[in-house]
Amino acid sequence: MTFRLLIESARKLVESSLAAAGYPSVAFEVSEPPRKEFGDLTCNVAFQLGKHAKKPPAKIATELVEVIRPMLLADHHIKSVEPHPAGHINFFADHRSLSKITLGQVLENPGHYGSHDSGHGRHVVIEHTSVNPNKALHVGHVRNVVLGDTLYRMMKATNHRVTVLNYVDDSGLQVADIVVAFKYAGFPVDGPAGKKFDLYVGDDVYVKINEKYEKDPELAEKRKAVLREIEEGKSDIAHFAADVTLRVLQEQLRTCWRMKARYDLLNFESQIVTSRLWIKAFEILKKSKMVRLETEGKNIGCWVIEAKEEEDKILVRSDGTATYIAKDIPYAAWKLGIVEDPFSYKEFTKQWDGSVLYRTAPDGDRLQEGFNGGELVITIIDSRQGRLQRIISQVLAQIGTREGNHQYHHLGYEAVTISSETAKTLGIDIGERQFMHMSGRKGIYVNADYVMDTLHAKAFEEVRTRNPDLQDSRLHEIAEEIAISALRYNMIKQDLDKSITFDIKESLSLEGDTGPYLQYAYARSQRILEKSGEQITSGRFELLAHDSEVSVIKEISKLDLVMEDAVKSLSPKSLARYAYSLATAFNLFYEKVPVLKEENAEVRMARLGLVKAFGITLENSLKILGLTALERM
RNA sequence: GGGCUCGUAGCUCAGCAUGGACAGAGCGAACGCCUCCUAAGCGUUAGGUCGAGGGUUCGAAUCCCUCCGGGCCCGCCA
Repeated sequence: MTFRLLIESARKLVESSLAAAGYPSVAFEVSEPPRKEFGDLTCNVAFQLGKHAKKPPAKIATELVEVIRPMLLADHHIKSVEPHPAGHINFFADHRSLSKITLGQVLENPGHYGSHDSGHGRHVVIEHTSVNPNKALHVGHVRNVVLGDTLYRMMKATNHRVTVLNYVDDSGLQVADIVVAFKYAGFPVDGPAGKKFDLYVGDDVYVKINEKYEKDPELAEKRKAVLREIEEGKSDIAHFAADVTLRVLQEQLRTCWRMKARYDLLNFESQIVTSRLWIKAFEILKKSKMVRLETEGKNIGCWVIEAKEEEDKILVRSDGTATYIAKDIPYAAWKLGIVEDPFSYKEFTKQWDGSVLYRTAPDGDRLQEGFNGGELVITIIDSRQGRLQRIISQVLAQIGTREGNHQYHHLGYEAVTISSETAKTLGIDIGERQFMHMSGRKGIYVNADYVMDTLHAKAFEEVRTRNPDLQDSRLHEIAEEIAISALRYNMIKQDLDKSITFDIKESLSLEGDTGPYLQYAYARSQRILEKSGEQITSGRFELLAHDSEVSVIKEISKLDLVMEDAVKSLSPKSLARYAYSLATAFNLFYEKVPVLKEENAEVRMARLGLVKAFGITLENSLKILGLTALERM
């Protein structure tokens, strides 16, 4: 919290110095300098003024500093200010006051530190996961789940009302595929004992039936009839399809829950179809003149929509059926609350965090306050869908304008591919290429549970050697938390527009810039507190003046700024990087400065306060990232 | 062909929105540090024409243009 105050102080000082020195008011920036000799903050105002004033920046900086110096007497946060020969104005914070205020704030309200009210209760709808219910999750899906869930946690922590949706395409061709396999190709409905059902369906049914299609075109033909029955929803085939879909979905959810994700609503495509949502949306589109019936050209007889700088997109085929995008537009409109909510809902299950997961259902209840109507709607799908999503955004921006400030946002991210080494372990040689794309249909992918299991096994061995006194059951609990944190952090730490080349061996690293590194720093801090036997609520924090103490405190004081920025730019990565630098600062302090061995009682207590405040700050950050802060590991 | 996107150390990546001071991490390599709060840690060394070229600017990894290289998307499929 206090870093923000520091920046504001510097801004004000510069602002008033401009007027006092007779300079015009210009835009300038106060930021952190690249090295600590340059102080805690730096300002570029002299460069900005230099452009117009025809004076060297260094001279302006010196002038302004002369004006600012006397003002410092009245400022609690900044101790001194220096002009740099290059032209920067550098501010040095009063570290004693920074320590005192920052640690005081954290310890006063531990659970709340880092929460921030930038949301003002605004309703945000987030859709993520949305894996077709005919296979198990692979590491590509994991990126989606972790990204979505972290975003949910960030929004939640900044006072947004968040609804998390998971779209279930229960009436698509992929579902028809597995029904054909079970009903017409003799695949047993129950897989081998002990194998997760989603994994069985994905590997042993979906992949194999697709291989069979190549040799048996008649079998492939059966899909169309099955698909029609599924869409109509009445026949035995349709019921069978619904049962199988549900079984797969249950298993997929178990994987997601294992990663600490949670949802509010499962939105079934079949319900969108039967709700006739499309008809309503189509009326709106027709009224707004955004669609037209083609009377000539290659799209004759189709309803098309004009997209900016794109070819026209077909919404309704010449045979009267709706296309894929024609399902997505009304669904997006529903999310924004532009169309009336046609769904009925019922409880699906209780989740690991105690919350209820609902589903759309034909025999459910109508709701007063729905899951839809977000002022901000975020749809998380990989960037291959970017083109289509852009059209959807454009359409909704046009029909949505009269509805206020509701905004549809596609959050895209690059795909996860597998490294050549990892491909080899799957029995695939990709030759010269460095990576390859995954394919559920071909069975080329790395399974999410497999990664977690492998991580778990490795972590288990590590924890056991370090904690021989703990029971196996406890060791497994810890190992699982480490595995999840390694995976989640790995998926979130890099930029969304960078593809991840997944390598199983590399992903097993528990050292360096990883989730376990963060947990380790936390565990270290907790052991100090535990061994001290003290309950720390206050202290003479102004005694903390060691470099490594100050840098931990500075990191602590930045959490709210980081959160605000991360939420504004929908960038979970920023928070991950922050947690890492916070942990690094603490590890440095841990090496350099003794706490329990310190003989001066007041200094010892102050340091314990620092350790505690660090623990709180890191724990709160980890919680938002979906990583568990471990007392021991 | 058109559109989107990436290119920074051997490898994986921060930094780029809002240009500013000798370009930062992790892994890997070599060498150190546990009679001291968990060595999943910390340190030292080696490693960079920030893809190339041009432009704008007092100043460019960052902005603009061109080019090169990788990836993705462009169906009356979903």
